[in-house]
Formats: sequence, C-alpha cells, structure tokens
Amino acid sequence: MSRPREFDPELAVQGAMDVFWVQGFKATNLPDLLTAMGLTRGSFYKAFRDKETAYLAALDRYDELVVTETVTALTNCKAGSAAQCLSMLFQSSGDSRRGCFICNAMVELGPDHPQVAERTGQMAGRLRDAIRDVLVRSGDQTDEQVNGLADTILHLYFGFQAMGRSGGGDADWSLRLQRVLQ
Amino acid sequence: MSRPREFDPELAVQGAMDVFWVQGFKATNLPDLLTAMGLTRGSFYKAFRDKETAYLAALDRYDELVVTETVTALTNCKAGSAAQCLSMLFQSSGDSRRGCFICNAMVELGPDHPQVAERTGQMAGRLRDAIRDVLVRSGDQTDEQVNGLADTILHLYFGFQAMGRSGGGDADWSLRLQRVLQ
DNA sequence: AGAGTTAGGTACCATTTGGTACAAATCAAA
DNA sequence: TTTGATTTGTACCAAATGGTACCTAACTCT
Repeated sequence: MSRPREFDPELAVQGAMDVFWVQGFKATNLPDLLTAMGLTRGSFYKAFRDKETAYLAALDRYDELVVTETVTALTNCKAGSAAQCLSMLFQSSGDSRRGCFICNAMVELGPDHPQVAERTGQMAGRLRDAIRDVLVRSGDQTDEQVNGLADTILHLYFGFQAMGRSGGGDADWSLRLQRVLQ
Repeated sequence: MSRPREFDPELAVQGAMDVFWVQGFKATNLPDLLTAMGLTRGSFYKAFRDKETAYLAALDRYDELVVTETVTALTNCKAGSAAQCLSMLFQSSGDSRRGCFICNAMVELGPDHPQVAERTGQMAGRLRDAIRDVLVRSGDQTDEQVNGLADTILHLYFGFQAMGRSGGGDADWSLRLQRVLQ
C-alpha cells in the first residue's frame, strides 16, 4: 500500500523523552531533538505535528515508563518499614542531574501551558496514590493522617528532585522519612 | 565628566528579576527583558555584558531582596510554635505561579551553569540556616535532629514551590509541619 | 564655550530558530 | 510493471534571536 516506517515510534518518543528530560523544552532545539529521536526533519514532521506535540508525547511516555515503574516498585516493596520503601524515591541515581521530568516540566512550562500542567498533575497524583498505599499498608498511620502525609512526602520528593538538578548533596533519607512518619 | 545614568540600576535589575523569575532565562527574550528593565538596547549592553550577566544580577538581587526578607521574617517570628513560623514559607502568595526564583533557576539552569548552581546553593543555604534557627529557638528538637529537620523542611519548601508553578492546591501547612516536627 | 567622556537610542547584522516544500525512495496491490 | 500511497531526506524560508556599530545627547571640567 505505502512505504512503511523505518523507525520505531516508541523508541523515537523515548529519545525525545531523554533530551527533553535533561535539557527542557526551550533549550532543546530541533537538531538536538532529531538526533535524539533518530529522525530527519521530514519524518519528524510527518509523525509529529511540531516540537510541542513531541514534548507532550515525551511526557506521556515518561508516565508510561518511569512513573509506572516507580509506582509498581512502591506497590511491590517488601521492605520492613514504610520509610524504607519510600526512601527509594530519594536515591540519587547515577545521573541525578536529570532530576524528575515531572518536576522539570512543572517548573518550566506549568504556568503557561495547561496541557503540560494537566499531565504533570496527573502523574503527580499517581505518585501520591502509590505513596499513600505504602503508608496504608504499613498500618502505622490513621486514615486521616495518611492523605496529608502522602502529599507531604510527594512535596519532599519534588523538592529533592529540584535540588538535585543543581547538584544537591545526598542524605540518609530512610532515617529522615522515619522521623517524618513519626 | 560624562553623561549621567538616567535609570536606577537597582530598579532595572529588579525588573530583570521579575521577568526572569516568572518566565525563566531562555523564555525571556531581549525585548521582554528590556521592557521589564525599562532600558533600551544601548543602555542595557553598556551596563550589563549580556543577557546572562543580567540574569546573574537578577539572582543576586533576589538574594538581597526576597531571601533576606524571608530570613529576617523567620528570625523575627513571634508565633507560638516553630510550625506556625515555618508555615509562612508555604503561604501561596497572590501570584504563586511565579514560584520561587531559586527553585526555578536550579531546575532550568542548575545542571549546566555552575555560576547559577553556586548562587542557588548559597541562597538555599541561607534559607536552611534560618529554618534551623527557628527550630533551635523552639527548643523542641535535639541539636542532632535540628540539622536534618531543617534540610527536610527546605526540601518541602522547594517541592511546594515547584508544584505551585503548575497550580498545585494549597493545604494547611501549619498542621502538616506540626506533624513533621513531631 | 569647548573638549572630553559616558549614556541613550536605533539601525543593522549574522546566526539560529521552528517549520515547509518537494523530489526521491520504498513498499503493496493490480 | 505500473499505479497509488506514504515515508524519507534535504533544500529552503521567514521570523526571531542575541549582540554590535555608531551617531546623538547630556553632563563636567578647564
């Protein structure tokens, strides 16, 4: 019928996710983006409307990939305490300067891009729910406390990621969480 | 000797602070910046080397102005509890979508701009110290706990500001802090 | 008043930006 | 093998970008 795609759309979007995650939207120009996605201009603009659409697709991919992985990791956590489970959110990875794509997107585009704000809100909600489940499972908290506490830990998480972008030092978050959780 | 300045340098930098704070570095183009500073190109490039230098000056002004004000407010806080004092950090202002310039700068430029990272680290340190002083004054914590706790609350603060950029809802942070502080 | 020095204003510039046009290439179906 | 449909690659474009050149204006000192 027609010429088939030569690139894997999922891999391309993943490439977009990687650059946008590290560099942000405005700081990523088209050559950067094309290189990361492994596409030429022609293919890119056929498959995606424009840079912005690619960015939203990258955000969605982050949701499917990273957020989902984090959520399931929290859900399946077999550690002894809630603090130990949640401390996985605060392990500075090898490339901590990427930070968290949600946080980066909120800060860069949240104020004037409703589509971004909606997606980041959605993803933040998924993280918050997973955190709450950990707390509920632990049974250490009253139902009343659990919601506010999950939100507090989510805020801690974003603060951690934001500071990580400019190279914040690491601390023993398992201990800190232990204190926060009482 | 020579023609005197017609503009107030401090006010100009303050204008730069305002735009950069809201829009970030890359999203602020020269016309935006000049308007905010009340300068023409000629005066701008005479007084500042380039856009980047103006940004750093804006960061420094933020330190002198906003950070200093926050620090002294915390230092002079006469509220009954540490939680009440610290909750002032979590009041969503009228324009909460500006967020916190420190947080915005860390996220946007931290990874690849050492001069920015250094300044944000400095300012974050000042905030952390002020928070710690509040905790010390309250006497509710052991000296050992105080440092980690101040850092935790600083992280909460940046998380709050990051989420505020994309319109996070507000909560009763006085109560939450009360719980975090035990 | 004239010279010297610096600020203000603007026309201009090279580069980079995101995006488009269009021809060549690659497939399936007839 | 021809036709039809879609992808790929690239030349191209207008607009926006940050920055400079340079002339005029305003002030001080002699």
